[in-house]
Amino acid sequence: MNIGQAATTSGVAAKMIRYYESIGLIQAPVRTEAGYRVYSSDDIHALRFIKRARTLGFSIEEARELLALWRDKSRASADVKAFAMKHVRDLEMKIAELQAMSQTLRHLAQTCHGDERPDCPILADLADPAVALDTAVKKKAPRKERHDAECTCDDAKSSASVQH
Amino acid sequence: MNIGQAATTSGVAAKMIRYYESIGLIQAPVRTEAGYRVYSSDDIHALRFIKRARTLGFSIEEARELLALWRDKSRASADVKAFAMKHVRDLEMKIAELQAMSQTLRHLAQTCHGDERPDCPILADLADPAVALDTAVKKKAPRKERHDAECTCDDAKSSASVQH
DNA sequence: TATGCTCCTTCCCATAATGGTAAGGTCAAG
DNA sequence: CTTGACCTTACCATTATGGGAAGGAGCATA
Repeated sequence: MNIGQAATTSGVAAKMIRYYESIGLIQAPVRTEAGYRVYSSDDIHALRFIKRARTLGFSIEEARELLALWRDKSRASADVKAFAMKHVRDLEMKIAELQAMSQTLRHLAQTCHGDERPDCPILADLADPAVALDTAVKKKAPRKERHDAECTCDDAKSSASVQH
Repeated sequence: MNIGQAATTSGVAAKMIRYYESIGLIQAPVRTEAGYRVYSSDDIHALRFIKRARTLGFSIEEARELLALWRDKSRASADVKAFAMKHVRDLEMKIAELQAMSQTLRHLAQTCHGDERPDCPILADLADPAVALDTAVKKKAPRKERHDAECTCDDAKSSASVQH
């Protein structure tokens, strides 16, 4: 099976298959006399495994560890589970960060007229979060029931650290 | 104000300040005779603006557009709001992707013994999602009430596209 | 004044994972 | 034998940030 076929049947781009080989994630396959890579069904299986791991948000290095666990027939399922749950916690931390951003922005957008006037609490927040928040709180003061949202907004500001 | 001071008071690393200058995100500041960059309080303000935008998950190019809107005193707040809401939708799409991953993995981990035995549905799913899901469904068949979770799991498989 | 410490400068390299492109070789069918 | 689809390697780009080297500048103290 040529690399193009392997790519189609595994769902991993040919470019990526070569890359995975170059970093030692998969073994170099046998070659034809002309130098064409030839993949076995075991190779395809490994590629599908990697593809699925990537789809579940594992990094390539994590996929490497999962492959090692997969091949180690004597691994304890506890090790795999711990590895997976560590990843779940990573995912949930990222989710929480994104939710904080989203909520802060939604809140700011709510207080924005969204008409032809230039005055905009979103830009005001970017220019000076403390002042903008004060303004928003004052505007919303008559209605107390959304106070929770404002607290969420505060939390979002003290968290941060994104897109590293 | 030297770049070190500017970094400290704006929260943007000196390295990043130089980088932002190099890509034209901020204007090149005046220099001392010795070539040291000297920043004004307006510069610091812009840096804080960028920092805040980044904290809210905007890319550098998006921060550039926000800066332009900020400086355009005649912009309509509707434009800013639309821009912010577009970003909120982006964030929420990413959140949904991560949640699908997290839920699928949590579900798989739930069906994993997590003891010293090697048998592990998590690795089974990675090796062959269809078979692993069948196995999990069979194991859970006696208890019907968690069927929703399995559907979510299915969705996770058809979504994908992560870490670009 | 000489030494030393901290800060500044530019330049280059590295990261993670993928896409693109170019120049050239191969295979199979017409 | 030509053509088109496929393969090969090699290099460059992306996003945002960090690290480090080599050398100059500023300031304080012995």
